[in-house]
Amino acid sequence: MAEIPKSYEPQGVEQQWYDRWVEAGCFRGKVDPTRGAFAVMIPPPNVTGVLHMGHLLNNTLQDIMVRRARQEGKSALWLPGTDHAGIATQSRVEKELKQKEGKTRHDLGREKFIQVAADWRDKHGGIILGQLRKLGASCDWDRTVHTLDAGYSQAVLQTFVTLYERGYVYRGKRMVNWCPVSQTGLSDEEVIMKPSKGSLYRMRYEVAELPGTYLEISTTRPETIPGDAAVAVHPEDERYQHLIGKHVWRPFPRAQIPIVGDTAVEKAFGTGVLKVTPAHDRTDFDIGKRHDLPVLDVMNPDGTMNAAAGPLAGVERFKARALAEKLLEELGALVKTEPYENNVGYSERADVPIEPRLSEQWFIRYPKVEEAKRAVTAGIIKFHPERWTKTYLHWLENIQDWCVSRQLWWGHRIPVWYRKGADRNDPRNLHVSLTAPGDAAAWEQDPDVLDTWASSWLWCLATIGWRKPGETNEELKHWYPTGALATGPDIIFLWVARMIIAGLELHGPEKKTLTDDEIRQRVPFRRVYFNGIIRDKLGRKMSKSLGNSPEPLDLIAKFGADGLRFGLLSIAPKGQDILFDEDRVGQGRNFCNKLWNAARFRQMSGPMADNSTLAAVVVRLNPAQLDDDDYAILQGLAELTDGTTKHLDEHEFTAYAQGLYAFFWGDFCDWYVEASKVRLKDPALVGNCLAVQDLVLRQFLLLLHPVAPFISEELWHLLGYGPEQDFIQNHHTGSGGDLLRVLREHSIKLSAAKVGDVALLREFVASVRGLKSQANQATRRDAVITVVAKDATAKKILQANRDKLSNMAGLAEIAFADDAGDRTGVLTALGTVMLELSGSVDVAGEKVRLGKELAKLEQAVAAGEAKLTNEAFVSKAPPKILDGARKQLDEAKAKRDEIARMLTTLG
RNA sequence: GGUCGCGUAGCUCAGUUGGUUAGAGCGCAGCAUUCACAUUGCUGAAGUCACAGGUUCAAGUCCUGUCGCGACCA
Repeated sequence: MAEIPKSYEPQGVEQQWYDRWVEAGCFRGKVDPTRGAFAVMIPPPNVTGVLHMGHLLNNTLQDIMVRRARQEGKSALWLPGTDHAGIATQSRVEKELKQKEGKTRHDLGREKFIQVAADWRDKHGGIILGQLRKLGASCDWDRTVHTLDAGYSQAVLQTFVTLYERGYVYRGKRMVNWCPVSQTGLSDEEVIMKPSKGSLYRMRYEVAELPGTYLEISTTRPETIPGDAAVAVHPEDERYQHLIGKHVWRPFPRAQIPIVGDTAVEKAFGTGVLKVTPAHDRTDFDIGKRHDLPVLDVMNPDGTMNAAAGPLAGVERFKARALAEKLLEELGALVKTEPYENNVGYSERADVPIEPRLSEQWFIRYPKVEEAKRAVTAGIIKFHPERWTKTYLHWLENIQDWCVSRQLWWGHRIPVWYRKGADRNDPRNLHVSLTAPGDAAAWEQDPDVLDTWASSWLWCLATIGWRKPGETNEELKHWYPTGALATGPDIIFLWVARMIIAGLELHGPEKKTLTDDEIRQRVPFRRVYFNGIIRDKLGRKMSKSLGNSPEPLDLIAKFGADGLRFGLLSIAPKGQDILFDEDRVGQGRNFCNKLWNAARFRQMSGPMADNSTLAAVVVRLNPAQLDDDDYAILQGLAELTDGTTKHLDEHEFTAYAQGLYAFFWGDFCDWYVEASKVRLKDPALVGNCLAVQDLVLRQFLLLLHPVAPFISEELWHLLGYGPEQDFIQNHHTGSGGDLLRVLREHSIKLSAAKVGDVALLREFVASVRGLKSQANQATRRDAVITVVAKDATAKKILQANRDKLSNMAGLAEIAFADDAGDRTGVLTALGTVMLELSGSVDVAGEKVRLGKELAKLEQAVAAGEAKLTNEAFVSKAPPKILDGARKQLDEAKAKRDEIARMLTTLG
């Protein structure tokens, strides 16, 4: 057996075990129908991405779930992978191309550019997967999937074709969110609304039919004036009703445009008159359709104004706004400009305001929306925390068709060909298929690619071999639906909801509607855990530009992977955002070190004995030698075992970590191990005592393993719980009941009473220590106390544990007396304790302390008396509470009297 | 504007069907280093549970309202 070093050094341990696990195939998911299946699909990180703080937490949670499943004997799979991140990757590659060669993608041409991008991905992509290994992620790396892999791509394109055939995919000229930087359309979900400070311009347009009469109009976007096709008022607005049907003069380019009446106009907003720009605003587009207005596009795809913009032509959109203001002023059409704050949509990737823009795009009308709601409302899929179901349902209730075309080259090219020179609105001129039409020369393929989410929404299906509806394979049968999904609530619409819809529509044969049973078979996962967003100490989101994010790999180096994992868990309140504080994460590292040293102490306390199985350890226990502490710690161990199961089952990860921490540090190290030091010096008792320690450590390592895989594996072997070629993941934790049963079979019966006695002893020791500390005797080992025991039982407990108490409190002697006389001391549940002083008492200080305590007790007595003289309470409260209250009052009275006596003694 | 969440010790948070004197970690103060661990141990101080009403024998916990903060949706 190797000797354990003084402090835990994670680096070597982690690397060594990770390599051995991989080598032994510990993470390999094996289809085994005889065992329960549990699969987790990693939320695929962006292939260009690197590990950030959010990944640490999210992947730690997944690892915990998967490692726990392995320990439970399940056939577990954690499948890793990346997505191709269309916009992010393409813009990155384009940028590099520009910098290095001064070229654009158009200089290279589509094919060459895609090759360059793929090379770039192969060289620089997927760094994050390597980084996850450092965290201890137990992914089945052999199964790593990328959304542009051949098989996966086939599934993506097949889905498009299938949904087209089923009538859910259509092409249309619609208003989309246009990003002028990326020069592509975006889905609504990729647009972030931000409050922005701008101006509200109030203008006046002259009514053509009534010279000298003006209409005042408010707008935030005067640069779109050239695109105005009308002005609109509410048809019931008495101020303007009479003008409907007349015209106003548009200032530039000067032209007459009609005044229309439309209920979409908000009477209360601004002047109640709206300028209608059908080509550049969604509402306006709809108004335009209703009134048959022309669509005047005045902007180029790159955000500059086009020739139709008249005097603004060629000017960038925001400069055009300023220019428009100036023109209005010159024309005398500007009434006033006032500061105004409104919500403006920004492109998620490029972080510039998006431009509503009319263009030809492919859309998906979501199938199985009702079933998607049902899946969650009926509890077939459970959200943790549950409150996110509301957000999810709200989105589904207001669901909008999904624009899936992206004007990019990097991604899955839309599998649609158009007959050259033919009318594209006629379906006969479309070829929607995985393969090009036979007479290829007569056709041209749609140049666009699909939204990246239109590939990752198949993640739970296509990663394990799904290729088309109705077809299945062994792995799908075994692992689908997956056990759980862990992700952030920020992608509940982008990803979670869409995955659910994809599963419902695509896993299995075509069906118009689904029963609950069918829903159960088709959903991609059974549980979704939404982890909080990690923010900095001040509550700000972590971002590159703020530079407020620590480097995850540095943190792993500093605290060890286990320490970091444990620390993260203990600060991550469920579903709430997390304020990251390095000092607090340090707790995790400290905890690992504590565990390490407890194991080291065990090793130093006596020779190791047979630890090879639970039964072997239990056999070493001597029931006749077990004392109250042994009973209490074993009872606590059984409770911890059940608590751990409960917390993990309910995704209460913080409670899980805190439970481990409190038991191991508080109950085991601070009390049990300390208290057992007396017995460890007794050759007759040491064997039994070490067997208890071995039992506790063994079970504890099993419980800890999911969150701290490295140190638990290392100690498992160092303490001889398993042979070298075996791994801790192969061992069941069992339940608390299992543990108690094994002990019972060895004639050991635990009881709650013994645990209660230990609690009294602990309080007693703490009180004596406090007494000594107050008298500046904290470090003395030869203190003498006199105890006036509360009753015979209390005296018996104290006498039975004399040696232990002396050792724990640093006492040379415990004397008993029947009466405190005129001396002062401290009250405990077992009696009054007095310290024999060599020095003098700080009378003033004591008076203050006792005075405070007396006040508190008097309050408690008053409250208790009030309660018990209250007829309603006495007649209505349950007996248990009533008894408790009486007992409490008696105790408070006794304490009060004792404290009062001591105070009198002090004079 | 709508929805959801949060407000408990200096800080970050627990507090699970309402029930005995509200807890933890960090921080702070004091003491301790031939003792497995200073990544440690012991002790201590510190709370009108945001505010106001209500229900109840009993409210940090349930209800209503107010204020403050945050997120999402419009």
